[in-house]
Amino acid sequence: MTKNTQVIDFSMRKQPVQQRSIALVAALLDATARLLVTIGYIAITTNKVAEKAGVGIGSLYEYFPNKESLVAALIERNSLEMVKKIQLGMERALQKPHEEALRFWLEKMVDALDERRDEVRVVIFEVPFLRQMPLMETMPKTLMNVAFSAHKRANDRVQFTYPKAAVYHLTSMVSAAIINMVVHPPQHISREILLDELAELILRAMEG
Amino acid sequence: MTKNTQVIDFSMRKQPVQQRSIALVAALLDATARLLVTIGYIAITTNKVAEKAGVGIGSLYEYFPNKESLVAALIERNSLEMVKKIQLGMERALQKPHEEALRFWLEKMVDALDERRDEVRVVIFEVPFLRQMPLMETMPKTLMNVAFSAHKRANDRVQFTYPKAAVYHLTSMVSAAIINMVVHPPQHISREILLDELAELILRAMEG
DNA sequence: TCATAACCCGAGTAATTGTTCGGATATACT
DNA sequence: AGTATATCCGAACAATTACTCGGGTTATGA
Repeated sequence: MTKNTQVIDFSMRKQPVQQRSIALVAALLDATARLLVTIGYIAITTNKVAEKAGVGIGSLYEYFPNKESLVAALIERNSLEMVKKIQLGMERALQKPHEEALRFWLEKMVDALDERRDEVRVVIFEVPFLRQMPLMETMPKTLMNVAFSAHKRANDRVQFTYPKAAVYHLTSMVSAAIINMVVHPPQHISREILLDELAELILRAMEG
Repeated sequence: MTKNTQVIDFSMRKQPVQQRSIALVAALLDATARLLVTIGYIAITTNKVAEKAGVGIGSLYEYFPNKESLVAALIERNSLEMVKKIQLGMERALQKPHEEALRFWLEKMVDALDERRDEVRVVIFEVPFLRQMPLMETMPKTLMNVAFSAHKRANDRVQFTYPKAAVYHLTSMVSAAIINMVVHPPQHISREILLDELAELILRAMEG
């Protein structure tokens, strides 16, 4: 019996401490990002990344044990950036009156993803080990919590028959709608209309 | 400049005509399915598939030019099966009174996916060329049409501010919710409750 | 029945790719 | 200045994998 789920080593071999090595690692991640969007995940090799980054292949292996850890480090770096922006957007949204808050937050999320449109698309659709990254556990939970707090805030207006199930579904549906807007935008509908309609749909679903 | 998107040859080399060759191809696809769920897409090799299927590697290459075409053929075969079931469920749902129809159809879709739970999960999350398959163009359009007809049917009740945008979002959200239920089921919520709540959410979104 | 076509096969080849290792260079520290 | 530590490097090795090719077997149908 072959191993059911191969465990992948995502951790870096060592952390860069001097400026030059920090720059080198950053160059590697940047090269990885550029290659991801130009040739796709499958075609990426450690040698190509090193070449594109202008560093020796040996240097790459000083810090990363394999191709997966390289891509994983990139995903982690950029995802954290996006999560921060989304959380910031959430805080600003909560300042606003209830009618505008959701629409505002949706827009901020779309913006955050749109900045790295191509990268997001490749990562979501082509990286085979995405599910196995710790990030994929924590990020939905963060979203869940956000949804929960929004739900509590609107508690007087919102009444679900099964609140836990409602939050579960809303989380996945909102994430999907936003990601879909970014990676598969429709031809003849403007961004504003899409955001307006999405906010309306969600508000209706929540407030009946 | 390297090729931006490598074109993959999904087509079979030739069609099997005799019974034995038909069985051989079926055996290859079955082996592919079993390997997909046990060792994952990355670890699959043509040699392993041939071995698992109990056929010579040469025979595999009589019909499939590469690993991708093998997986693609499997996806096509099983997706078409599922689409048929979903369409049948749709027809049966349309016989029912409006209040039950949606919930019924959702259940049939979940059933169809649940039969191949593990396979669906691996295909969606690990197959890097899924986006490039023609199927991924046609299937959402089929769903879109279904959503459109349902929308028309309920036209007197349903009024969206931007109907096209609404259909666009609802399509992606419903697909995502269903797939999520199958591949990431929550721990402490029953299937029935999940289906009830999902139907309610969608009905609310549609009927305000 | 015999000729033709369809089918099956797996050892071997070619190419790709991951990864190491020893040695050279740069920085930090005392 | 001198020592230790961090960094950088790429030719070369190891392993994997896709894929071919020539030859044998089975079905078809005239």
